[in-house]
Amino acid sequence: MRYWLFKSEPSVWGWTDQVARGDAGEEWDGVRNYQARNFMRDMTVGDQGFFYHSQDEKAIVGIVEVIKPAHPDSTADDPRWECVDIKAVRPVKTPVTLEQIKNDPRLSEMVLVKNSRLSVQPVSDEEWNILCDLAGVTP
DNA sequence: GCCAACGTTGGC
DNA sequence: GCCAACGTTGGC
Repeated sequence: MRYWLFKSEPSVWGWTDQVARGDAGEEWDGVRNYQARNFMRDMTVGDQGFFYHSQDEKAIVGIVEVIKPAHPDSTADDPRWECVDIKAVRPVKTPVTLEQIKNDPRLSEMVLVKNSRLSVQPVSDEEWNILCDLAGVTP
């Protein structure tokens, strides 16, 4: 099982939207970046990820699970774009802010810090555990 | 609202 | 295959 981080602008698709879909989940569509797409191709059902709000909030707000492997993005005209489906698992107890992450030397290698523009990214087991701890949830 | 960083496109 | 131009993203 691997861990990931999904970034979204809350004004477009936020945690509350994700929760509203319940166990049916939703396509993580709209990704038009090869790196992000390739990470989604690497995902398997049952993988977990953080749900991150960009823009004003800049914080990890929830935990999601991959419920469908990569398939063509229904919103793309071009079949090369694929996406997975994810569902909300639970909210975090305490959102972990980008500032916190940047200030934590243990998290300095995170893609979120190194390549802030990548919208789907891997999270190492170690980082997952640290972040779960900061978020007040059990991994 | 600005700008830096990055990815993509297209001309050569 | 290189690189300049351009568009987009996201943090500040």
